Amino acid sequence: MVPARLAELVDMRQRMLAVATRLFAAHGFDGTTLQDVADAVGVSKPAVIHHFASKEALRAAALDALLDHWKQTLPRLLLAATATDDRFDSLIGELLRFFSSEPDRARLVLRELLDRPYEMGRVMGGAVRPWLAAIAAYVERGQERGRHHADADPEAYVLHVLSFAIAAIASRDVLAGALDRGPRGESPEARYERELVRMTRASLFTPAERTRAARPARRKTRRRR
Amino acid sequence: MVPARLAELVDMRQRMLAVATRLFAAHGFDGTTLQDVADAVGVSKPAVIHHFASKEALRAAALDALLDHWKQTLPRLLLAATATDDRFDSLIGELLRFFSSEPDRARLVLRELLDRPYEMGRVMGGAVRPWLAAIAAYVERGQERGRHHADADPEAYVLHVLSFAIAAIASRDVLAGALDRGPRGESPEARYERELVRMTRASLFTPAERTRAARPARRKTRRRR
DNA sequence: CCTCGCGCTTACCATCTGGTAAGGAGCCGC
DNA sequence: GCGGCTCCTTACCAGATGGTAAGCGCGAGG
Repeated sequence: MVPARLAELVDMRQRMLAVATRLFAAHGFDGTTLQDVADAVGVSKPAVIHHFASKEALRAAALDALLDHWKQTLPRLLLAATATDDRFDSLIGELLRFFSSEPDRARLVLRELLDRPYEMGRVMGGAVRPWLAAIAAYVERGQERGRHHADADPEAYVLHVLSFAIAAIASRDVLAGALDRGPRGESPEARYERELVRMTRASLFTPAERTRAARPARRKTRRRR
Repeated sequence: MVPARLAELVDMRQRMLAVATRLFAAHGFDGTTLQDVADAVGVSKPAVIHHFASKEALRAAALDALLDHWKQTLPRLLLAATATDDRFDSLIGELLRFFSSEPDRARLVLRELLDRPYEMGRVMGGAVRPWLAAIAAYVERGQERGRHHADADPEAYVLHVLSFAIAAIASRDVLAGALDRGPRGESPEARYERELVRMTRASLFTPAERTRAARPARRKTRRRR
């Protein structure tokens, strides 16, 4: 095979990671062969092994890259959303936009959750737990001020919101297929996501707070690339 | 291998289905070999092929059995929960108990959702849609009477509740690992499920209705086997 | 100009996979 | 008693899979 000179300039290792992430997300680790990855990248099978010692190493690398990306992005997102009281209610929207922009990553994480519960359990207990606690503390402050429902379990709440975002995005295309188009021509996916946001907000904010938060609407809807 | 006379009396086909469901749920379809199934049942590999023409047929049969079971059980459960206004708020609890009693089935459905989105999309559009509409109509009635939040999207709400129950149970063991034991020695799993129930209720019922529904608590907590 | 090493190739291999062929043990109706 | 049927076995197979061996092209450094 004659190497395409142009494509060779971009980092081959990262191209392989991106392709592997997409294929693992779509067909699962066991449902994806090294040949599939090699073909999709446009190289031979041993070329993949050359960069990642084994298929298992490729999986680990793809998962690491994914978690690294999240660890870099999510905290910034969450801290920004909890920095001022006013912006906290947009947390779900931000989270959903984040995962929505890369559904493959949501699907891959969900698959890892199913395929390797023990290892992912350690990840949960280690990496995400501190962030869970930090946001939960914010929710608790809101409870003390009467802004959040007093009977909520802050940590469990945040955990569910996170899992909702992942699971909802991972299965959005399938589940939204059971919905009709909305009254104003709204797409099923839009209805699906809007109701998810409403549910997470309504289950946290007390009524008075909810109407207050809903009023100053017009916030910038930055499109994430 | 000498056949165990006792075990042979129970229906071999159903034993295979049960084992396949468990293994597919745990390791996925591609992560499970016919040999795995045969070993777990205690027969030879061609014995599995004898009952199910192919591995694919085994998957289809396992999924069919699962969906049949749900189609027989869930409607009864849901109709009972929506028959009288008072009992509707226990719907989530019932749903959760239902899936909780067979987490393997929840996991298998989640995997199918990821592995074969197109086929599952047809299932959603076909089999579950009527039930979705029926329960959504109930939610709408509640909206007209001011019992349910007026800004809720009934169909999307019910869809999310269903997906919450499936996703939450499928990943419960992993996610609950990020939680501590509750104040009164409550297990992380219990906290996890209780908060899920609270969230789904709080996001549907209006405040006045919520307190009213919470009061006559003491309902029978039948244990499902 | 040479050679050294990186990134990739082709050729190959042991193992495993889903599936087939053929036959044997027990049981049923006759 | 016996053919035939059901359920299951052992023996086997072609293809795919993850991974290895060896070598080739080519750019960098001496």
